[in-house]
This record gives sequence, structure tokens and C-alpha cells, in this order.
Amino acid sequence: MLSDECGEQRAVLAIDRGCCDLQSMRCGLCAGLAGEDLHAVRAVGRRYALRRGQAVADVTGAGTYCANLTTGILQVLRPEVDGSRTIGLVFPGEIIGDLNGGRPSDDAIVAITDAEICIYQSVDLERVADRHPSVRRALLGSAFEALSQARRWMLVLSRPSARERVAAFLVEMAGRLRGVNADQNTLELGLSRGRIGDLLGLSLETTSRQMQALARAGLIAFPQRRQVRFVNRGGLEKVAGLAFRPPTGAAV
Amino acid sequence: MLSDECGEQRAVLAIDRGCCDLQSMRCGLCAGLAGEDLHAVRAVGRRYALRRGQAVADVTGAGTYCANLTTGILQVLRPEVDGSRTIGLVFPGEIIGDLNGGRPSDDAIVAITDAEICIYQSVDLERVADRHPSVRRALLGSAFEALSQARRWMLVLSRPSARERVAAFLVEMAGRLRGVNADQNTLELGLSRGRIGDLLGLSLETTSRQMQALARAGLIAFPQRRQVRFVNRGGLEKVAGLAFRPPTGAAV
DNA sequence: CGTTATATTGATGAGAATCAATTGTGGTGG
DNA sequence: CCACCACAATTGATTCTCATCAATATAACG
Repeated sequence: MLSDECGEQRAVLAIDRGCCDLQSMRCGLCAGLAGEDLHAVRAVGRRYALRRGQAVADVTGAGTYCANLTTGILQVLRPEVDGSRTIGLVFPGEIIGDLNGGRPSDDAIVAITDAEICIYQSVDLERVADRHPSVRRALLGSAFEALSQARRWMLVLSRPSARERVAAFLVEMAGRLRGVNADQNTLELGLSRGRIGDLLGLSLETTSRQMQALARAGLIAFPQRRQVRFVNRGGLEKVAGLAFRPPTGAAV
Repeated sequence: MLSDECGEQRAVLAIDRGCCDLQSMRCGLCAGLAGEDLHAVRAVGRRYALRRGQAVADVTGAGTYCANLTTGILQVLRPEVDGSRTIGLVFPGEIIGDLNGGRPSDDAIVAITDAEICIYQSVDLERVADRHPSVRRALLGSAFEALSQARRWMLVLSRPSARERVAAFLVEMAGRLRGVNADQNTLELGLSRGRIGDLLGLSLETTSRQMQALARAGLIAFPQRRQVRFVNRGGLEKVAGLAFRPPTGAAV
């Protein structure tokens, strides 16, 4: 039996034919496009709403797809011998799926908050990219961005101590959610302690203890159980051991 | 004072004007190109030989560049308060640098074995990509490939125990070096135990001990200190806790 | 052959995993 | 509305792993 975070399979909500419109928030792909190019991309995409716990596969159907997260957070779940493990997160603006039709993975991608994604059939997007050079340019930009974020995650994960890893995780989350939330200092985690532990290679108890310790040290607070309020962000970054860098990616 | 791996600054060897020729091994970028497109890319690239310990910055000069590793292995070094730490590796076919002229990082990229790279000025490559759509397509493919490798690396790093991390590291190295070495079962690490520990978030002693333990278990052997011979690859993968996947990238 | 850096090995203590119990939280149905 | 239930989170006690300090061994190199 799966936990609540994986098991909820609710009705699919298609809210829009076509990707981001001009008024609404733009996804990472559309953000860099305009005019004719934007129109072409919009034409082949569909915007879907995911409810917390719903898997992306539920809305993609068969065939290779490529999607772009507009709002919310997703988690990547890898099945393992003893249940599934959270191995990654997806933040707004990031691309999931594959353009090249690489071997499909058996990872599940599940919303940990309500979310909106723009979904494209890979072949459609390929075709548009062939006719509109700036579309491929935008895709390339997204890929480089995702790459630099993945590499920043690697820094978090290679921190030696649990304290540093947890602090770095929170700093990284805060950086990625910049502008997503109204309150810049409060963060909706959505993840259970156990899932955070999965991500960081820690046990759920250690994760909890370290978060409590950071709270006792006055660096963060928990308005609710899965909410974090940053009280002393500078101090947190110091504990994390990461020299602070602007969230948009540095070179390799 | 830097260690030998960072400090050696030897003479720059430019071996070729133009990137990969038709006979020699192709870099990841050129590999997917032909005819006119290939010619255009070659025209703006230069191939350089790096000696072990030499930094890429030594050959790029000022300005944003983008490079493609042909042979050898590079390491990405991040300066920290107490010396520099190895935070990533670069394998043949992978791209380093940035196309978009993102904020430059202060990471150093240093050869850990003798290596060959094709270097492009970002502006030159941009220009070629504008005129040759398949060049941008190739770039996009490389970026996606790099992305999927970075994500596999995250799996290695999030392994909970030192034993698993070391084993996963070796499996991953073996997968990435497929076809690079003549002997498929022997791997030239190039990295010291300390550098491996940096990568994995372990101390050098623990790294050494775990490798010795794997050797005692009959899974690997050390023909030389920095060489690994895979004796029982299946067993190693089992210890690593990673279901084996083909090295070319799965979807996100 | 001596020098230097890397690797291995040992002993010890700190920190994390694990096992176990308790407390909080949200949801459901009486 | 409240009692109850299932699950998440916290907290404690213990065991085990890993980091650290320290010493020795083994290369690599001039």
C-alpha cells in the first residue's frame, strides 16, 4: 500500500487547451518566446492542473512527452525494493520528460502540492522547434538552467554532516521558490520528514532532529508542521556551509 | 599551497585549429553532425591538449567559452574556506562552460588525466547555431545528456551508507567510461582517495576503508593504487543498491 | 637513496541509524 | 460535537557507523 503522497489518484483536470496565455504566468519555455514562436508553442501544448498526490503519468497518457512546470512542486519517485524513494524535486519553470525519446524511466513524477503543467508531445515540440529556431534556443536555455540546478543539488547532497545537509536543503528550497510564494520568508514544504530524508540520504528521525535543532537555534520556525519560516536566513546559510550564490545558474 | 592536482601549470599545447576532424574521435557535439554543419562547427572550435593538473582556464583565456571534452577526465573544483573541494567530474562527450553567458562561476576545471577538449567562444557557437539548426539540436542533445548524468550522480550521493556510496561511485564511473578504456574491466581513477571522499561527502580514510572492504569481498581489485579492476560487477551493483540502468540517459 | 605525498591501518569519540515509545494532527463516522 | 483512528512528528535509548587523530606503509620522484 502506498502512502498518501503517492496513492491519491483524482480526476484529471484539463484547464486549458494551449500552454501559457499572455496574461497568466509563463512557464519556463514560453517565458523566453514571443509573437509567432510563442503562438506555435502554445498551439501544441496543453495546460493541466494536478492535484496534490496526482501523478503526471495520469495526464500524459502513452507516448513520450515533455512538460514544463508552471506552478507548484513535483517529486520524482524511484521504485526500490522496499517501497519508493523520493530522488528529486521539480520546481516551477523546469522541464520534465525527454525530448529525444530516450529510454523511458520507470520513475513516477507526482505532485506534492497542487500544480499546473504544460504538456507537449515530444514529436509536436520537435516539429515546432524545427520550424522555429528560437524555440529550440529556449529549450536549450531551460536545459542549461536545469543542469545548473542539478549541480547545485549535488553540492547539497555532498555536505558531510546531517546538520549541513538539512540547512542546505532549506536554503536551496528557499532559493528555488523565490517569487513563487507571497510571503518570501515562509515556505510550504509539502514533503514529510521521511521524504526529505530520502532526498538527503538521512533517516527521518535525524531529519526531524536537525530541523528541531535549527529551530531551537532560532534560525527557522515552524508555523505549521510542513511550513518553514526563515527567521535568520544568513545564519542558516552559514550553517549550510554554502557560499551564497544567486539562484540563477552559474556556469557548469 | 595547492596540492599537486591543482597546482601544476604546464605549457599549453594547442594541437589543432578546428575541432574534431573526420578521422579522429569525435567530441559529443561533433558526433551528431555531418557535412556542412560539421564543417561550420569545426571552423570555430579549437582542439587543445590538457596535461594532468592543468586548468581549462589556462587555455580559454578571457570571455565566455563553451567546451567539449573529447578524451580524459576533468574535475570541477570549488574553492572553500579550507582549500578547494572536488564537487564534480566531467567525462568525454560532456559540455562544460555556458552558452548563455550566465554568471561565471569561480569553480576551477582541472584535468585529472591528460585530456583533449574542443573549445568554442560562446558567441561563435551561438552564431553557428543560428545558421545551422542541427547544431543547436546537437547542443540540446548534449545538454539533456548532461542533465540525465547529473541526476544519476544525485542518486549516488543520496545513498545512505558509505559502503553504498563508494560502490555506486565505482559503478557510475565504470558506466561513464564505457568504451573509453581498452580494457572494459579496468578503470583508471586518476583521483586520490581524498578527492573521491570530497565527491561523496566522506572522509578519505572511510573512502579507503570501504574500497579495501570491497576488494576483500572479492568484488574489485587494485592492480595499481588508482586503478580499479572489476571482478564481480553484478555483486558491486548489488552493494551499490542501484538497479542497473543503461548508461545513456533515461528521461528526467 | 632520501624525500614527499598518498594510502593504509589502528584507536577513539562524535554523530547518525535504529528500535521503541509518546505526542500531536487531521480525518471519519458515530 | 466528540471519540476514535491512522499517520506524521517528536523524543528517548541504544547500537553502529563514520570522522578524526595518529602512526605506519607504499609509492613516485629527483
